[in-house]
Amino acid sequence: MADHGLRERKKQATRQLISNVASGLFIQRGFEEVTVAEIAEAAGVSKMTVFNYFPRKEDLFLDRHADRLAELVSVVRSRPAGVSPIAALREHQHALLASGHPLSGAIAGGPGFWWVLSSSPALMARWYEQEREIADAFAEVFVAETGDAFRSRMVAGLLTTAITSVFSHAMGRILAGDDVEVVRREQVGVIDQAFNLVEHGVNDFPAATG
Amino acid sequence: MADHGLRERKKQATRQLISNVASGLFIQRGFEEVTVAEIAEAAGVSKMTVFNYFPRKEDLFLDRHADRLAELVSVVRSRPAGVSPIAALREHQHALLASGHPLSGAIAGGPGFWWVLSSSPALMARWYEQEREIADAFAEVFVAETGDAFRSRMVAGLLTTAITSVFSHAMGRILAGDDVEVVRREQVGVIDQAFNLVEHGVNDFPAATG
DNA sequence: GCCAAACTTTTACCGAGTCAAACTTTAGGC
DNA sequence: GCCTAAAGTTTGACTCGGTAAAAGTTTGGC
Repeated sequence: MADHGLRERKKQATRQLISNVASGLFIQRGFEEVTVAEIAEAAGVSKMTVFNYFPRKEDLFLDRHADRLAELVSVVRSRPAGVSPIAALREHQHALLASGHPLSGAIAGGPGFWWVLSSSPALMARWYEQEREIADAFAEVFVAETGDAFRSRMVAGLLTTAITSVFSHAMGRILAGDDVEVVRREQVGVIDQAFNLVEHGVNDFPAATG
Repeated sequence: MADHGLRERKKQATRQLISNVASGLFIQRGFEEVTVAEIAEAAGVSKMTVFNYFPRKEDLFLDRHADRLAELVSVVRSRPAGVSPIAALREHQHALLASGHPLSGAIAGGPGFWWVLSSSPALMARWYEQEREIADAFAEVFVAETGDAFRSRMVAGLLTTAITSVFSHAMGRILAGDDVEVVRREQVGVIDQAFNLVEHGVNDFPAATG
């Protein structure tokens, strides 16, 4: 029952192979146009095995979610004393952007990814569900800290809104054809704008139409 | 091509019949345990007809969404001059609660509804998708007013977070068995707490763990 | 080398959703 | 009141995602 036996390595290799083959096909032809049976065949494996590793078809494409979730929760839960969740997440977003991480939203190499994502309703639905999971995870951390269930849920929701709005703003611009470097530079201000709204409120929003 | 011919009335009657039959079955036995074929048979109609009126199975249960969306958008778009979107929506939520509207979250007659909703992942996913549609609709209104795409999206997201958090808080309590009248009374404060957070920010959130 | 556990494959199945063609009902001109 | 055309419904066959169970194959421990 060793964690690094031949068995375990083979499993991870198979999992990675399936994921790679699937992503390749999705980016070539789109999510809905590729069937699971086809992926299985292309990966030299049976359909059941695919579902063994990835419970839903959408997870074949959005398989980094678990890592992202864990990282975000860790940023909030393990923040230094005296640092608010807002400040911790704000810094984290800046760091992601600076390091060119795909999840910063503004990074090359991924226009294909966003095309696939945005052109499949099923994939978008799962994406939103994952955002909800992030909000729930934040809420859990805050409840443990404060004991206030409703306020925790609200704050978790507001923070998640900031993170996802920042992300999808960049994604939208890149899909619209904006230059990746320009988007990337301007994301710094976008991140601050988002977290400022959460931190200080929407006081100055125009009161009426016109 | 009259809007009120026999044809149109029959269509609406059929639609309502299917929806009623479906909701009844769902509440009796749960969403996943009822098949579309079964609903069709119970309504004396073919499976294709069901999908004619309701493109997805989930829409059979969540068929009030279009109305809810239109109402919320109208509240924001047609608010009186000098009233902020936050104030308009805050008042609207109070009004829904006072009038005993199901969408206020705290109303009797609907524990069955929430049980069905919360016990089906597919239904919850669609529910979240509808919340996203609300946020998108708000954003569209704000973009038309202000021209600032990112800020509009952010504010729309924050407001939607308030609305949905208020709702799901009530739903959670009622599902947990709390007395409906108690929940209802306390919702007034919950609504204000939610919109206060959006309006004035999360300044005073505890900075660190402990 | 052998046994047992873990992993994979096979086969069969179910339910959601689509498509096209046949069929029935209604609207509206004559 | 008919007759036709369009709108709505049904039928039947099909695709695809996903599950279940059982048989087959590989791996680890002894």
